[in-house]
Amino acid sequence: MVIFSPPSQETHRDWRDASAVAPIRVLLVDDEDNLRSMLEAALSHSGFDVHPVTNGRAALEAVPIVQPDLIVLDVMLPDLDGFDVCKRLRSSGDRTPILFLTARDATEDRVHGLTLGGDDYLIKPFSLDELVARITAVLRRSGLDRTSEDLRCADLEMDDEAHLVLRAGREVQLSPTEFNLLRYLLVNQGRVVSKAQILDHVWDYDFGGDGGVVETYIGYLRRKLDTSEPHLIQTIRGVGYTLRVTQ
Amino acid sequence: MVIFSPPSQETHRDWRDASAVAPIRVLLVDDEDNLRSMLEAALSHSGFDVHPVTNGRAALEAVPIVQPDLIVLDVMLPDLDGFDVCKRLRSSGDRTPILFLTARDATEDRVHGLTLGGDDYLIKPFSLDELVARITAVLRRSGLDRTSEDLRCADLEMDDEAHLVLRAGREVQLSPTEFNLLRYLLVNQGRVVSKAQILDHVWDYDFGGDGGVVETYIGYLRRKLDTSEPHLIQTIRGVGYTLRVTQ
DNA sequence: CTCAGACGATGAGACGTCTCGTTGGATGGG
DNA sequence: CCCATCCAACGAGACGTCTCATCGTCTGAG
Repeated sequence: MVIFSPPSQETHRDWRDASAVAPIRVLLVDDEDNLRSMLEAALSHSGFDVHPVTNGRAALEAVPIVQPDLIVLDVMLPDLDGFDVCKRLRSSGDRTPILFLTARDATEDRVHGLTLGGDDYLIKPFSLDELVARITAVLRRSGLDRTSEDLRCADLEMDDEAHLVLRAGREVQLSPTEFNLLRYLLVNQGRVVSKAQILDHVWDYDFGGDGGVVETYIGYLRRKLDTSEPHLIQTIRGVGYTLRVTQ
Repeated sequence: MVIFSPPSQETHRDWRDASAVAPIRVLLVDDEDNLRSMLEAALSHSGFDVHPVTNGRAALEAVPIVQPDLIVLDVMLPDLDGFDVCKRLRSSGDRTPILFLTARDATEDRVHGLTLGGDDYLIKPFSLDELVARITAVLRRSGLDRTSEDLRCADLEMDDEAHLVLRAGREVQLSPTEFNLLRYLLVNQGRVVSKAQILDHVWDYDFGGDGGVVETYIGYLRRKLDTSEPHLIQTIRGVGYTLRVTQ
């Protein structure tokens, strides 16, 4: 989500222009059909060149052919598990950064130590925004980053890396969900986003609740950082929410 | 609606000329005969090259042949449901953007996650204008857009994405219905549209009421944004309404 | 010119929906 | 164990939508 510049008022620059110059290749390894096709859609829509495979052996074969810039690798696989895939790659001299996907259970401890090599992991279920943010972070550490421009709107600033939010120069403390919601609004500032869109991007992909949560969290954000004029978070009744300065 | 340039005062350029250059192919999948033929008529009149089929299996067969730029896909189908069709397409590597049509009931939660890959959904019943607007939005996100020129008439401007309307530079707050009505008038500016046409395009396709609502909403629009000279919303008695600058 | 009938503008009101705050309970981390 | 966080449930109130009734205006026939 953070990979493309927020559209400005006058020039709606298309992020595809930038990614078309140097499309980043991602090898996606996951055996769950639903999740894989969802991730494939989300990532390719975010400008990545996605190559999906369904098991560890296919992944090992694909790496030298695809030559991905990054591998998104589910730990639980039918044949080799994710760590085996990683081990074999590393021992063959491959240094491609890996983002592991893991369930919140026993294997969780085994991922510790991974972040040392620039790799990272994500616990299922996660939100799509979170995935893209992690991918961007991994790529940045590998030097493949497209400069993460800092998000801002009027006197509201967000530093993603430092997880810091400033309103009129004063720091505002946000919970993780609040932070993700604000980031999504900032990325899409000037555009109206529906509650369904917000749920899809900010909440975990298997979240079952309805749009009521979104209203609650919009409320939290307003109370924490939209108390002073001008009010940035606008409600478009019957349509959704948007972040913009009122005229 | 937004896909073709609004006809200017002097040259009433026919939108079919433009769409003939690169007709956008739409695969329309719906088993309800009435709705399907209504949508087919509306979409082809809007300049799309429509290919209608009545079930999921036919849709899967048609995709490689028709090679549509977009699929309008009813979720409720006699054989495979819309999500199955989507899943099979995606796992076969097809990335054609999809606009789902779904009823406001049980299946509603299952659309969760759809807005991620640039896909979208529309809850039945909807208005034809809404459908075309969503199609345009999906195409824009997929990069197939013909530049969405912003709608304007004299000092009246509309930004569809931001759901923003300016009159003489000042922001005007419109409800969803008011906004849709104004968009329809703007798209057809310089042309007289009857109350029946307005009902057909702006209100849901199963709306039962009469033209009285249109008069009411024209009134709302006039009060909100046509208070100053020149008056843009003209009444043509016995015929309908039109948006134009009086000379 | 007058009048009747058709058409349109406008306001009040009923009804449903959306929004937003609060509360309390569930969950997971320290 | 306690605490922060997160989410569901609820109610009050605001807003949006539609119908209805009234009043004004235009038109054409006699």
